[in-house]
Amino acid sequence: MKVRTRVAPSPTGDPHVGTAYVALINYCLARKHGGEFILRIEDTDRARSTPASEIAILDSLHWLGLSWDEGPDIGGPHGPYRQSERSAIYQEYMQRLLSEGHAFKCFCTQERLEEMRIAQRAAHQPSRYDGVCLTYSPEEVARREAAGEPYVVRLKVPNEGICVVEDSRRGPIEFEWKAVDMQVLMKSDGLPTYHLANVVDDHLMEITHVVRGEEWVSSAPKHLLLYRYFGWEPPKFTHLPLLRNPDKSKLSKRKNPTGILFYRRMGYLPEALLNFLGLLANSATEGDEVMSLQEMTARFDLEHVSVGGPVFDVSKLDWLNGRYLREVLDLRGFMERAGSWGFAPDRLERIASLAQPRVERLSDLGPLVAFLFSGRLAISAEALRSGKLDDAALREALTFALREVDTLPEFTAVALDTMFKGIAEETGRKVRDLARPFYVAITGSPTSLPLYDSMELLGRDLVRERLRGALDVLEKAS
RNA sequence: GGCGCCAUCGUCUAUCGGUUAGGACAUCGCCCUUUCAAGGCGGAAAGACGGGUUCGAUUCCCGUUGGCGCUACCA
Repeated sequence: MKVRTRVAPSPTGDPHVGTAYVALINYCLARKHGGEFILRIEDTDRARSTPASEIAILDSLHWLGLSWDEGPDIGGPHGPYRQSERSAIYQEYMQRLLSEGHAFKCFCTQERLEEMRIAQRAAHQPSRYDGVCLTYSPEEVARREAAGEPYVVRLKVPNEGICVVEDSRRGPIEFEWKAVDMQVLMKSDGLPTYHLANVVDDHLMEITHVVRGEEWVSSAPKHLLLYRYFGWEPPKFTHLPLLRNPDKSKLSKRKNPTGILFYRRMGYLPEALLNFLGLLANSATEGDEVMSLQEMTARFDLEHVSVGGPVFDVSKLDWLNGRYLREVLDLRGFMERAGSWGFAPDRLERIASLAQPRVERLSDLGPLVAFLFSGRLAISAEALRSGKLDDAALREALTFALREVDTLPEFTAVALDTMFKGIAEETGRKVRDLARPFYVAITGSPTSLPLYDSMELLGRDLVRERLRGALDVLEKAS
């Protein structure tokens, strides 16, 4: 049987390095065995999914050099590859579960469910749907439905016995059925949850190996149950460890840059980042650690993928990236990379237009624009404090902006202008007073190129990092 | 609270019962060198703890501890 793997990101934010990690491993597994690798968009969460995020994810994976055989952008024989376009399919399978008695409609309110969970926790019980709606007669269900009561569809889960999940790296994992929740399969908006959509799609798309993050281990029994109810052969499961912060907690945006875009803007080469991620999965036990995607694929071995959560060690990434920059690339290649990273003609033009009015000598250019070609900035608390804001106000403003920066739909000078006016209004300060420390945080100097344009030029990820850096400086100085 | 996963140098890891526990990053020292890097050489650095099983456990089993995940009409 042909090996078919997939990566199924949810388009709900910036493309995450964890997604790249999972994608890489799925890619290698498929390619290694001459199989196919599929990209599927899991956008069943109507409230959080955005087209912009989907585009960013596809772009990021492409940038890394990964390609897929089927996906929303290129189509394929098992499409559509966007779950929001497959509602009719899920509806059909949902009906089947319902008519065969493997699922049931649940009319319980959020409030009641909340109370139930609190009670269960207090009683040292596992959190699980208590089955109230399971006791309703067909007439009762019909009556409630006719009355327009909103409902969800839940999976019927046995009360006895154990479920054994076979994980290729962890062996059999046992769960007691009575501790497995009767998961919602279809939300009241008629869209499926991940659990239903993922099982139906993996089957229909003929996925043979499901390699996904460790956070799915505990819902694997539900998935297995669905395969059983449908009478389908389940795929082989492998759960990958979650990438960690240096303090071993799950890699998070609060503590670390987690976005692929950040590493790109920071000047890491895609092949270095990919190489680094690959080393986390299969370490090079012999020979050089610098490896192309082809080499990584050739030596890939699912049986030897590590299951201990690895710390995302930036200093090793730095070393690897350095080797690519100075050893793998020749001078011409180096120039090309540098050019496309920060010296593209349109970017240069934009920068020049901002700098031209502010110079008396061409030699003023260096110090004036250096911050646009830098990563993190070495700034002092004194410089940040040079304006009218005291420490508390500074912190408040920076924190405020940090949050706002992530919610801006478009990261442009115009949007940033509006954002700063908003912050000024909410904090009762003049934009002028407010902006001064931001010049220091973003450009490294209280006098520089226009702030909003500079921020746009730097991009969301670097801006986030510099704001965070400024906050750190204040923290350490207080 | 419940359930589950994980556990070798600071970090990523090798070891699939018998090794002086190996490599890489970082770190320290030396060399090279007009500076700084890079590079070369060398050093320091690990089996969480307690029980078993075994002639012998880092390796297999159990417990403890610790870390992590899940515990949503999010994925």
